[in-house]
Formats: sequence, C-alpha cells, structure tokens
Amino acid sequence: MNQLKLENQLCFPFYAISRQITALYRPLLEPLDLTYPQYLVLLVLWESKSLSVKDLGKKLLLDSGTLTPLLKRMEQDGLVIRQRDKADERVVLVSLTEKGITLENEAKDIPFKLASCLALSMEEFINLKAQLDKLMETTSALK
Amino acid sequence: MNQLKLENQLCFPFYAISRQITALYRPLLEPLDLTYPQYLVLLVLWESKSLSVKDLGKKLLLDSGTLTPLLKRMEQDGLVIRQRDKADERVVLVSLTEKGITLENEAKDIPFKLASCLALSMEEFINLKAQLDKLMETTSALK
DNA sequence: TAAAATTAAATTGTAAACAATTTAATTGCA
DNA sequence: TGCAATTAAATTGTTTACAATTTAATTTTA
Repeated sequence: MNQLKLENQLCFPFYAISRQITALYRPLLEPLDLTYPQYLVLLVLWESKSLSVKDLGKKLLLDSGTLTPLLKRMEQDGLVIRQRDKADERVVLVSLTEKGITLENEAKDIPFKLASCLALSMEEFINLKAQLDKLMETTSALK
Repeated sequence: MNQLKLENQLCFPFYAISRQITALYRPLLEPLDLTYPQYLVLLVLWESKSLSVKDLGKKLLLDSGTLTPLLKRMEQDGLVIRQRDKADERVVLVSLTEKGITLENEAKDIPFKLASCLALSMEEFINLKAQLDKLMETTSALK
C-alpha cells in the first residue's frame, strides 16, 4: 500500500472533516453572529463564569496569539469582558456580558441540529467519541 | 447530559485533533520547507502528473480562494508550475517541477513517522479510518 | 532584597480558510 | 451568429492559527 496516497492517509480525513464540520456550523452560528472558534469560547464560558486567557487556551488548545485578537473581537461585539486580574496583573480574566449569557438559550438547539447532520447512530456517536478522546489524549501528550 | 458542554461535543475533538496533527507534521515537514496544506497538494500531484486548480480543489475540498495563493507560494518556492490550459484558457494546470518530483523520495518516511506518533494498533487505525471515511462521505454530501 | 528566571498576554509576521465578488473564457441556445 | 448563462481562477476582505518575539508582572534564588 502506498502510504503517500491521499486516500490512504488517516490525517487528511481529520483535516477535511474538521473544516466540513465548521462549514456545517456556519449557517447555524450566522444568525447569532458567531464564528465556530467564538462559539467554542462561549461553550467554555457558559460552564465557568470567568476564566483567564491561559485557562481558556488550555481548554481549547489555543495560544494567546490566537485568543487575544479573537477575544478582542468578541469584546467589540459585546459578548465578553476582558479585565486584568487585580491579584495578578499579568492575568487577563474573560467573563460574559449579559448579551453573552443570553446567547446560551439561543444556542441550545445547535448541538442537536449539528448531530443530525452527521447521521450517526447513538452507538456510532459514542464509539467514535471514545476513539477521538483517546487519540486526543495521545496527541496532547506529545506537545 | 448537557449538550452545550465542551466535553460532550463530538465536533471539538475533530477541530482539536486536526490542529494537533498539523502540529505533529510541522517538525517533519519543516526540513522540506513545506506546510501541511502544501504537503497535501504534493501528495495529490505525486499521484497525477498534472491537475487543474479545480480538480485539486475537488480532492482537497479547497476552493480557488485558498488554492490560488497557496499554489503561487509553491510556484515561488520552485515546487510547481502553473500554466493556462491551451485547450481552455479558463483552466490553470498545476504540475510538478523537478524539485517537486524529487521531494517525494524525501517525504516517503513521513506517513510512518506520523503514524507512530498516533500510537494506534493496525486494527484501531483501520477501524478509525473506516469511520472517518463514512463521516466524510456524509458531510461531503451536504455541501 | 536585588537580579535572574519565569510567567501571562500582547504583538508581529506569515499562511491558511472561506465568503463574496470580479474577470475572462467558453457553452448553450434563441 | 450573437447574446445570456455558465464556468474557472483570481481577487478582496475578514478571521483563524501559530511561531517567534516583546512587554510587563511575579517568583525564585543567590
């Protein structure tokens, strides 16, 4: 088997599916004026009131080079507030505005709508998720 | 189960793993002066001598807005040649230079090196690939 | 305690991605 | 034939990613 053939690659499907999934989110997120990475930030903030850029980056596997401009745009859109931590001025804490909090309710159908696009049975979903989580653990450890 | 929790998402792992894999490729591709998307273009061109931008895009699921600047950079780096199709001047045919052809030999170990990073058994690899191919078919059809 | 090391964000610069539009060539059909 | 529709790339503009560096604050340690 020729390992240099595109069709024999495992990595290409990850690259392609990731972009395809983002494309599926687009029409669902567009009414909320969100991009997929912005939506991910909100997912995290809906779980925890306030988080440092650092901790946000740990959850999303993104660095400040990506997060700083992204969060600034979200701040401009009135979704989040960025403020220096009084206890440690190096840290910037990100929290939701009222508008950001409100958006959770408008977004609550999105996971179901998206899941239905993927046409997976519950069993397939769980099975695939387990494999992805395992792989993610492997790749994260190699950082 | 709260579907809006990051950890319950199927899509986030795709997004994250895709970027992690690209990060694993980086040190392998850096000696060849290639980015991951550029490497994908070469994978396709190593299989077929010459291809239109359109057909390249079909294989990689990328449009001309992404491919045109990417191919121009590869042309500048002396990896490919871009020339209008004499039979249909709308079409731009992309083919490899001598340097681009030569690179195949230098890249032949990369798939194995990368596969070893992922720490999957042959069975897991095949199983996962099948699931990804199926999912890719689903998402591609929704375009 | 003062300098060195570390840490957290921000900044700079480059390369993807992609929607939307534009340009130019070809096709189809009235 | 000739003009409208279609097609293929290119262009424009915005947003991600990320390496590498810089800035500023905090910790460590000599």
